[in-house]
Amino acid sequence: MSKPNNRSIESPITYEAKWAKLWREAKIFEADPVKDKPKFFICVPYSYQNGPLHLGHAFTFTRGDSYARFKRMQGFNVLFPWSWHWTGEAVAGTSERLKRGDPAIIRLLRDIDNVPEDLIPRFTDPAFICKYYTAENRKVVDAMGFSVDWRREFYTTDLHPYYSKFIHWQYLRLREKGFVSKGEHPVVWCPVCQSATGDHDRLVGEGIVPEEYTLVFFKYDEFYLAAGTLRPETIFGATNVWLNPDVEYALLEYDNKRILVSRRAAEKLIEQKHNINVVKLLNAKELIGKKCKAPITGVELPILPANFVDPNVVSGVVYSVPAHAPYDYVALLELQRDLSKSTGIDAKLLKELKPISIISVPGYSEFPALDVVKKMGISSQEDARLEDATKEVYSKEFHEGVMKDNCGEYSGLPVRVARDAVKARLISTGLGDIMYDLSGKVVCRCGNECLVKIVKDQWFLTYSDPKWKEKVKTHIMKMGIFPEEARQWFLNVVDWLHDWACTRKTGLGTSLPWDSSWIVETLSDSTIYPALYTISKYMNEGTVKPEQLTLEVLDYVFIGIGNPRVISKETGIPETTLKNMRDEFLYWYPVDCRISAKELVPNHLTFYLFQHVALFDENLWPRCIGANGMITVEGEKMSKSKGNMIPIKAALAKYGVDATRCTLLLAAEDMDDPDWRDKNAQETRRMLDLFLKIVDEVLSSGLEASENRLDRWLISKMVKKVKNITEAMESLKTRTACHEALYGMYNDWKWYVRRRKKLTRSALRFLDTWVRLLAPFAPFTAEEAWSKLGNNGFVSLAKWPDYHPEEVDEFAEVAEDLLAKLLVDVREIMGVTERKPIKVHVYTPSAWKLNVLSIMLSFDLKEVMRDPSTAIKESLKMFPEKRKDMPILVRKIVEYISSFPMEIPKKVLLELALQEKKIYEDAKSFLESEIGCPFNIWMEDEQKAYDPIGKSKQALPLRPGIFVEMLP
RNA sequence: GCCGGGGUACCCGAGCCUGGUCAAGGGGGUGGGCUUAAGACCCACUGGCGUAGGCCAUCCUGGGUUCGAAUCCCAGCCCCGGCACCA
Repeated sequence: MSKPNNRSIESPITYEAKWAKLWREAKIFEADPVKDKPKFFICVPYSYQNGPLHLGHAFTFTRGDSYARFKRMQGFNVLFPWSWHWTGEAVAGTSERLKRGDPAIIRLLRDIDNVPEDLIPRFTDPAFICKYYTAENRKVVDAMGFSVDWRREFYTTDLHPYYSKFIHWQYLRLREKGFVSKGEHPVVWCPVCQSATGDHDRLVGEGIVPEEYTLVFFKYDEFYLAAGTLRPETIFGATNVWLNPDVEYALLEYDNKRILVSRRAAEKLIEQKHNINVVKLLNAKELIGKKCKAPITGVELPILPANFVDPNVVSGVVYSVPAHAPYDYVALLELQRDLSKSTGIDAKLLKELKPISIISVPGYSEFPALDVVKKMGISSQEDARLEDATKEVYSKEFHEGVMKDNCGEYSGLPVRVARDAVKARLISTGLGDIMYDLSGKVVCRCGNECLVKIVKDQWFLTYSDPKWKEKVKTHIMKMGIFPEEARQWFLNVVDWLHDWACTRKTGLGTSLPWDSSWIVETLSDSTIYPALYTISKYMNEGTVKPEQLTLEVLDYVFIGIGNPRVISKETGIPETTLKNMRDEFLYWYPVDCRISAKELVPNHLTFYLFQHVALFDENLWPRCIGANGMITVEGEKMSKSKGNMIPIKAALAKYGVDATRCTLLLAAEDMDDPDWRDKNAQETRRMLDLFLKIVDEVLSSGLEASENRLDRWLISKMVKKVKNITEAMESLKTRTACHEALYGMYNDWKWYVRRRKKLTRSALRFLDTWVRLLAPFAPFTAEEAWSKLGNNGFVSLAKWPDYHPEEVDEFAEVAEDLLAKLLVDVREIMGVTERKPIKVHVYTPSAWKLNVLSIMLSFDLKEVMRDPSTAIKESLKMFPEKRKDMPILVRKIVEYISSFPMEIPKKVLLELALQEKKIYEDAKSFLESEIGCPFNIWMEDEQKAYDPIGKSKQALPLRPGIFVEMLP
């Protein structure tokens, strides 16, 4: 794909820019309240301004815009606003990397994102980055033909004159209502950057989250060995404590006691606990061979050496449960095998160490660790397969294990229950604690290794609040959600959601109103901003100054509390303006539809619901959400690192806007992931060009005055398409809708012109409807066609076609089907015989067969299929002389007739059968030109019928007999 | 692990809820038409067999329900996505 010009948007389709300009000049997408006109407020999530918009954005946006255009044509006053998300830490990260001269980031900006070389130095300012991309992307959005009311545009963060006012109001009100609380939580943390390290900020360790371990304190002398474990219930099976003899340990002052952990663990704990001091460093060798006392059981255990103990994992101290932990079992075996290694250890004691079985698991012996180690043939603690062995035992024991009789008050409990109970007891008696650690190595983008930090004084949105959840769930059950599968997903997310840390220390954003050392986190500042669109034009136009947007003003506009006269006096905003703002908010709200990628279901979209439910009256809660898939390119996930990221601009430059829009829409609907393929885009381009060519051809060809069944066929097919497309759009099935509007209509058109060389006015009517049906998907091409067809104004504002059921003509439709079927049959005969036809004879059935059809249509065809005897008897009453042929005939007819679509009325089928001969006769010249030889149409029992091999007898109603005369 | 979505022909994909209209539609390929030629466009074919419109096979695998199953039920195999402080 060619590199796009960075300065302007260029499309190979010249009329696109023309129409974009005309729309802009006519301001047709600027939406203001119109009394008594139904409104439709649709929006898409604003995009983060850290790069050029790409096809992934374009997919969601195009769905949104097509729906907006559809609703506008249906007569709604449609508001489709736009804005930009600047909140977040990523842009700041880019700036930092640039400041450090990171060559990768320079390459990315210059080569992937096409930032002009001279501007790159200015990217050290995060605000500049956002400003730059906003300007670039606005051009792209405009070029895409999105029908946006730009008067309402804004961006986020306190760099913006009024957005932060809105966020302050929102958070003060949320806090008053008790939806914000203070607490602490563990995060993956980079000690160098002094900030949380999210998945996107990591070089290594994507997906790794803080894991909660239990520290178990073993008393030794005046301090405790703090062993870390995921399985505190195994304390009953402890035989010894492991230390790594080659590792440095640290003695810590900790909660009025002293504990021993690895030196590395001490560094970690400092980020997690208050008042920790390192008293001194210790060599593990000093402790090897000594004894310590286990908590709860009070048993004396030896301290033994083990090199599998990793000082980087949890506390660097491990207690040994050889019966149930493969690592421990193998380490013990090794020690016992090679006593020389264990200098300073009482050999007798070592030999006497035996696994203690404390958990029974179905399918295993009393020592599951031993079973698994034997099965896998592991003999060294360096063996990597110990990981798998551990996983197996862990999982089996957790799900199916039961504590044995030797576990005190926990005996008989399932492992999963005992685990929490033992943990709680350890902590409450001061003989244990919680420590967080990472299950794998995480390296920050800055190159430093991360650890777990407990962030204190963190602010949370209390999404775990059961009452709040309940209200949200009730609303989810009532609102529109497309596709339907997404509804259950939303319900699950609400169930699963817990409190959300809504503040950050770094990056761009809006300060927390009551504590400016925090900023509101990026997902948390973007939940109810659609409300801001309803009044942002007042500020953008200067009617209301940003500083006039006080809490009282916002309370009045959004909640309806306060006296506008008083507020007007206090703020200087004219009272009528205040009232207009309030009215405008109430006019547009609630949001009728929000369209987004499905990745936002478990976060943004759910938060969006929570916050609306918390802040607004029920009648202002969102009415509908549409979730869609995420794009792939030629079957591969799109990403900058893969180098297959396609900016919208590049696609437009190659295929033009409408082809890009339609290719996206045609790629998928519902939550399926669309796949962008160059081949498809080229094909769509061809189709759109062909459409305009068809318009030109129709306009330049003379029209015939007299219309016939074929014209009724065309209109019938057309109105059915109108119905299908309208219904598809109403449930956001944009793929079906676009496909039918483009290819479905085209296929009907092809048959029509194939059948009729001279066009009639119906062709014009068909085109008129076709253009309207295409307008939401390919608006530029539609405008171009619309003006070619001699219309004034814009098809964008034209009326969406109505469904006229009275114009459905089943007779005409099936009549054409009969002709098509006849052609298929004749061709099949030709194909089999592989000879050239010289004449085709078609035989329609004789009258008595039609009578039988008529009798059968008085029965339920399904019944006749199952048991034809009644229908046969009934038919024999009328034609007793056909006793021999009747059973077969009835079966054949019912089989064939029931292959017609169910919705065709029986009356129509009968009428068709009666007129069958005429249908073929009328189409004789068409049939002859298709097959390339003369046709004769006979009736079965016609005297003069030419029927050398008796094919006329095969004639059934709606299925003629055929004899193809061929060259020998 | 938990939750969600899937497996359809050479490729992409519809159909499944509500069983019979059915294996849509598009791409690619093959043949033909149009054309000085190319492209565009139009037509046919594109699982197998067949010298008469037919027969057989097929919708991840294996069972079942039914007159009838891509569709409903059961079991299994495989793939993809989300899982939180990240936009």
